[in-house]
Amino acid sequence: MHKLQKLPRSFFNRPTLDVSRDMLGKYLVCGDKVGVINEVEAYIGQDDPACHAAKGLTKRNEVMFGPAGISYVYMIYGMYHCLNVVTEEDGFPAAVLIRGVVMDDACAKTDGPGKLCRHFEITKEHNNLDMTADFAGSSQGLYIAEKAGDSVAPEYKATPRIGISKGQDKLWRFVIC
DNA sequence: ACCCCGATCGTA
DNA sequence: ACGATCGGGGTT
Repeated sequence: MHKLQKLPRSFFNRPTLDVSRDMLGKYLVCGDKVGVINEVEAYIGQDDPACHAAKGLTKRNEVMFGPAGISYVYMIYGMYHCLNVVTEEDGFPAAVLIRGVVMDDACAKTDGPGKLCRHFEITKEHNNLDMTADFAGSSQGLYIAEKAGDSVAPEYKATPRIGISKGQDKLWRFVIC
């Protein structure tokens, strides 16, 4: 049984599409809950009309403009939260939305960004947390990990993103087949 | 102060 | 197909 290793900032400080694909098969850890990520979406910069940062910096999206490896959690439709991980270099607004994970017991409860956050009890309290292992002082319960020795990348497909009204032309949703 | 809209989900 | 439900952000 290999141990889970928290991913470093360098994993997230890369082109967002690369990070998105590479996040498939990784482990989302929140407290004592763990799930394997099987569905993500990329939101990339001010030229992506579906990106929250498309119209510039606001109080809500400010963490997207910061360094990679930071959590971006926001409320949607007044009743759900969505969890993202910020990507790319400091100053460039982009993130990966985690849309689904699979768990040993509770897959049906984690197959959507809102349901996933509800089951993991992720709220705006989890916004702007350092999810990486770069610094000893940053260690806390919300992070992405890989299993030591896991080398084969899972098969995946790319599709348009879900629930958006602009930017449907981009195939920036990635799902494990 | 007001209005519109949204990276969703459960129910019909 | 539709309603629930409310915060963010732009406009008056």
